[in-house]
Amino acid sequence: MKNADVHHPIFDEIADLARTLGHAHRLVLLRHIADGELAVEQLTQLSGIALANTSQHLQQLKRAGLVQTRRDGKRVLYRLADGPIENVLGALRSLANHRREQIRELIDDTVSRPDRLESISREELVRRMRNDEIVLLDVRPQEEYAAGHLPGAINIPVGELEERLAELPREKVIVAYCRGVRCVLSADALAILRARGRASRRFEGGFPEWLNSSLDADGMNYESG
Amino acid sequence: MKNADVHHPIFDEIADLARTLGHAHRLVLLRHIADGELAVEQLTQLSGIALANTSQHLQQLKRAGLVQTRRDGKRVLYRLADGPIENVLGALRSLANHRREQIRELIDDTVSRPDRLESISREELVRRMRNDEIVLLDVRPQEEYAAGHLPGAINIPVGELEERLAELPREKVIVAYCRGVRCVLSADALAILRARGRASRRFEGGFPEWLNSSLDADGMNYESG
DNA sequence: CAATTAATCAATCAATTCATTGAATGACTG
DNA sequence: CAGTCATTCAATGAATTGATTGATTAATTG
Repeated sequence: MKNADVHHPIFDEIADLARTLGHAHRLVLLRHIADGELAVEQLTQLSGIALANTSQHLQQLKRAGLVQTRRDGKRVLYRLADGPIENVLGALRSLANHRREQIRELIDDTVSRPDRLESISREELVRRMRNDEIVLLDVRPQEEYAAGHLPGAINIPVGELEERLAELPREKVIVAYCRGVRCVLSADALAILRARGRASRRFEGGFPEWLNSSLDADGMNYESG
Repeated sequence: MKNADVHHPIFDEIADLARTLGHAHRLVLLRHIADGELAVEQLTQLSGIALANTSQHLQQLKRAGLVQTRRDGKRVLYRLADGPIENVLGALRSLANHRREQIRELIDDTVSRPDRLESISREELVRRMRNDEIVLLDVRPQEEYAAGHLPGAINIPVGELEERLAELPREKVIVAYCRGVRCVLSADALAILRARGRASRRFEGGFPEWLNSSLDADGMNYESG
C-alpha cells in the first residue's frame, strides 16, 4: 500500500494551524479571548503586547480560523471561533506539562523561585549519572575547576557558555553547579541554557559540599588535579 | 497589577511544541512514527523527504520531546515519546477538519470566488491520477457525461450523490468536476462529500476546459461516447 | 583496520516570520 | 464635516527557519 495520504493537503492545513499556535503572544491572546469577547486595546493591556503587534497576531489567529470578530462602534471585538479549539489548547498544554514533568519531575503552574524548582538533589544526581541521563556542567572559572571538580563534569565558565554551547550534548539534561547554595553562577548558566532550549537543572550543592559528603559508598569518587 | 500569568514560561513551551508541529513534513514523520518504531531511512522512503532533511526534522521532533530514539546497530530507530502526543495530533486534526467544513460553507455562499484551497490544478490532477491516488467524479447529468467526460471519471449526478456514495472508493481522494469555473454542481458535491467525511477536492476546470487543453502530451486522452 | 552503511553535522542561501514605525481606514462625536 | 479614537495596513530590517550540499561521526563488515 502506498502512502497517498502523505501528500494529503490536510497535513498542510494542520501544520498551518499548529504554526499559528506556535507563538507565545498568540497563545496569550487566545487565552484571554477564551475568557470572553475582548477588544484589541483591552488585549494589548492584558498582554503587554504593542498595539500594532497585537493586531497583527490577532489577524493571524483570524486567518487561521481560530477567532472571529465583530464590530461594536469603533472597537473590534474578538471572540473564539467555534470548533474544538480549546481541546487543542488543552491537549497542547497537558503535553507541555507532561514534558515539564519529565524534565524536572514536577508539574507547576505557578511562578516561584526557579532556583528551588529546578534544583536536583544529590541522590537524584548520583542515580541519573549512573543511568547516563545527565551531563554535569561546572560553570566556575577554569582555575577552580582545575583544583578539583565533580566526576565527569565538563568545565565551561559561565562567561563562555554562549559560545561553547555546542560542547554540551543535546540529548542529555544538563546539570549545572558552581560553588554552593549561595553561588549564582549556576543560576545564570540555567538562564542561558533554557534560553537556548536546553533541558537543564541546577545542582544545589556545589563542589565544596560534594567533598564533604561521603558519596564514595555510592561508587563515585571525585577527581582532582 | 499586572498579569503575571502572561509571562509564564509555559506559554513559550507550548508555543515551542506547537511550532514544532507546524510543518507538514514533521507531521508526516510523526504519523509514520506513531505506527511503530522506524529508522531514518525508512522514514525518508515513506515520506519522500530527503535524507538529511528528514534527519533534521526528526531532531526537531526530538528536541521538542515528541519522539525518542534508540540505536540498533547502525540504525537509529525513532519512536513516539510517551505523553499525550496523539491527543494533540487528534485535536489538531479535528480542528482542521472543522475548519475545512467552515471554509466549504463559506465557498458555497460566495460562488463568485472559486475556492483556491480545495481546488486542484490540472497538473496535480494528471500527476495524481497517474499515481492512482485520486478518483475523478463527474457530477453532471448523465446525458452530458455520455457526450464526453474526463478519462476514468465516474458519473454520479449531484442529485444522486447521497444515495450512491458507496460507489466511491473510501481510501482515495475524490476530485469532483462539472462544467467549468462557474458551475456550482461540483461545489455542491463537495459539500455532500465533506459532510460524509470523504476527502474531496474540486477540479477547477470543467470538462470543456479539459478538452481545450492539450494534455495528450501527458499521455492522457479523454474518452468520449 | 580500511570499506561500507546509517545518520548527523556544518555551512550556505532562499524564504519566512516578527517587531516596529508611521500612514491610512472606519466609525463615532461634537 | 473636521476631529478623534480604535484598528488595520504597509514597509522596513533583524532574526529565524527550511532545503540542500558536502563533510563527519558511529557502528558494522570484510
